[in-house]
Amino acid sequence: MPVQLLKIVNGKPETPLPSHLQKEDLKHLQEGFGHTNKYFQGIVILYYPLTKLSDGRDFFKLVLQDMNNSCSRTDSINILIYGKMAEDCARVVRHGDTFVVAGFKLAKSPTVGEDGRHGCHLEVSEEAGSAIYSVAPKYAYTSLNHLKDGTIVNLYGVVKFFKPPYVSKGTDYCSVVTLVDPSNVKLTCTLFSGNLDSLPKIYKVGDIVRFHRIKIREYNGQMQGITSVGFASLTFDGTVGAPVVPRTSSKVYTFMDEEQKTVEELRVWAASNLSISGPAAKLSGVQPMLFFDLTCQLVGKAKVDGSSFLLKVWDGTKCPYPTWKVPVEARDLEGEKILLHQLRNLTVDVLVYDNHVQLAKSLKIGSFLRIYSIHTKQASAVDEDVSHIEFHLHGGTCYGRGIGVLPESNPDVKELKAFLESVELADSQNMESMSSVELDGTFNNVTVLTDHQDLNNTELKTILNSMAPQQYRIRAKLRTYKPQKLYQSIKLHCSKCKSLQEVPDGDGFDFILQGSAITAPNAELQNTSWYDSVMWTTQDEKQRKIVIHFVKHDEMLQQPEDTLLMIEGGTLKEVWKLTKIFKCVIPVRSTEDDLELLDLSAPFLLQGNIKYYGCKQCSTPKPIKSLSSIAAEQRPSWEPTEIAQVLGIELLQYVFIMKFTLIDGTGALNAYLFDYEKFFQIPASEILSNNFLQQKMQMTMNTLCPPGRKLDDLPWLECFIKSYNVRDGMKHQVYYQIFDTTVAEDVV
DNA sequence: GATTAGGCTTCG
Repeated sequence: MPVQLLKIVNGKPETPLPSHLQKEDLKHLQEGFGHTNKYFQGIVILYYPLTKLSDGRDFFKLVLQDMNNSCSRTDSINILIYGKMAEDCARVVRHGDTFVVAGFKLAKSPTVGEDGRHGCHLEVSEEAGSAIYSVAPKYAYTSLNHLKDGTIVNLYGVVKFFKPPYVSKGTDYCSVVTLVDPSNVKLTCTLFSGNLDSLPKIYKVGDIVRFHRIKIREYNGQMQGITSVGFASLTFDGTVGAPVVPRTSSKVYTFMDEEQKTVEELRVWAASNLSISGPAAKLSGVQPMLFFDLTCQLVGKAKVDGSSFLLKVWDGTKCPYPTWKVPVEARDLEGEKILLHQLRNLTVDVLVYDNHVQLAKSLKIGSFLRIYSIHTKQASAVDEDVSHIEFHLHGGTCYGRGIGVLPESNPDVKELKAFLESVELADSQNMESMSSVELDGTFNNVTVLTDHQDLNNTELKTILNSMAPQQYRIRAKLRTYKPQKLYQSIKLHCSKCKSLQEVPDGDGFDFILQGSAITAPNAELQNTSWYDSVMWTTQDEKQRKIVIHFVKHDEMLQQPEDTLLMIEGGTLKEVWKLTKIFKCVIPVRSTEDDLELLDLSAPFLLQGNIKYYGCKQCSTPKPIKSLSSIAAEQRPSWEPTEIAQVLGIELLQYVFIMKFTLIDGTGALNAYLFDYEKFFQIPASEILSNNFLQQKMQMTMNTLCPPGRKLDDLPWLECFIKSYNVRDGMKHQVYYQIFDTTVAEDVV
């Protein structure tokens, strides 16, 4: 009989022990007494590794302590377990468990002189008709709003976010899991384990987990969960009505009606309180420039180079765009050659990078995967007329980017398997032509709406042969555009000196912040008539001093969402976090007389996701106290333009700069797009920090210039262009610019 | 029981 699990409710086992058994105290365990119908119950205080005896039988020794009077060593007794029972016991035993031992043989302990324990030991084995019960402890679960720093707790939660286990920079796998529960409090847990199996098997947002023995710590002002010794987890599908079957690596766990009820309640709560995304994207539904989770089967894999690795996968559907094929040496490609060939029109190449390579290498051909936050990117090779779609799993683990292996028992895998089996391989050969027919039917009559409907269309040939400047309405096709990487189209423009510059990256800002943190805050510049200041020192070895100055209005602090604050000594992350809470953040440093702005390579102001920059050439920064004039206004709106003005900053504007190559059969010309917001109806300032808007912009471009389309099949579009002269010394050239044009709503 | 990471997309 294997080790059985008993649950004690109100001091009595829920499933009773056999009725003939009676509890025996330690002091009554003596040679010469009959113990046939007696059991002994104690707490596991020590156990030894499972060993084999000379006769080949397994042997396991553990020490139980009498719970009633547990202070001296003589209150503990050695339990010797033989045969299969030894193995069973070794597998489930944990320090602190309560064990019940029945049907034992009592014998004189030969080690009493060394260990000072009870004079006898108990011998048990299956053959002797013994039984061992592990008494399930009564677990208490803490709701997420009652977590306290430094405690070790048990809890339930619904997965709101997760990173599938990945190889950490240390020795373990790491998985980050954010939970919520009906208290509406979030808890982000960082889970480590050297054993992939002992991390929770979470497959999607909405899954429900039960964590045992998770340590709670405070980190950055928030509670954080972290694995502690004995951490164990159960994971459940979060779908209401689905069978309540725990996914776990634990050999033994408590799971009874009470727990089942908790899971079902959490499912119901999550169904109406948590947004769980709809059905997962299929290859047939991909759009360029999207991040999505792909559930698929691995058909082939190959090494590419040190930092990237190729996975060939399919999900039975056909991607509507031409997809890229990553060139690899045939001998490096692992997988069934025949299948790879048969599925060549249905598989897509996914290139995984950096930290994902190690995991990707270990994947087994044929296994079912969920690739999280895979990126579809539109690109065109130099020698290609039409662009194609690339699938990337970029480095890093942001947004849960990673690879998870799904078991065959997973409902999504079952569904996928059934679908894959139904795909007639022969059909896929015909599908190529089919999808292009479908495409042609769907969007061929794209137009771009223009403001001046009174103008007639002019042929491009006529425009090219005319003097500048003039304005035209044209009907043309977008042959190609630059930059193809749309994020590169965003620049900063100074309306005063007309200069254009690249948007600085975060690293530069970080560097400037680090540099400014060296300047010690000047105590005299704290707590003035128009702002309140708070200063503290970080706990780490750097002992960094951070000061936040909250600007007041009418001598009162405002609501966070209306508040402008200035920060000294903050890191990039801290600044970023503050922008989530407060309306405006201005990084500053102390001088002798006033606070001052940092180098203008850094944003002088952050509002929400937007970083505002000043022109280095045209700005003459004024002392920070100039801001007090805005603070004194009736209702300070904290407009970036106004803040820039009082601080003597020439505000740089975010613009889209693109080059459109237009054709209409009579000629071709390049027209520039210089636009703040009108063309795409997306503010250029927001595009870099808003992935949704980036996708929207990419989709607009895909409609205007569909990837993978031949010249004849490109849609017509109408827009306004104006010609203008540019003279550079002796050189004279005519340029064209798109103006007063907005992409029609129904196009986007 | 030290470390890992400590969610908030790459840009190949």
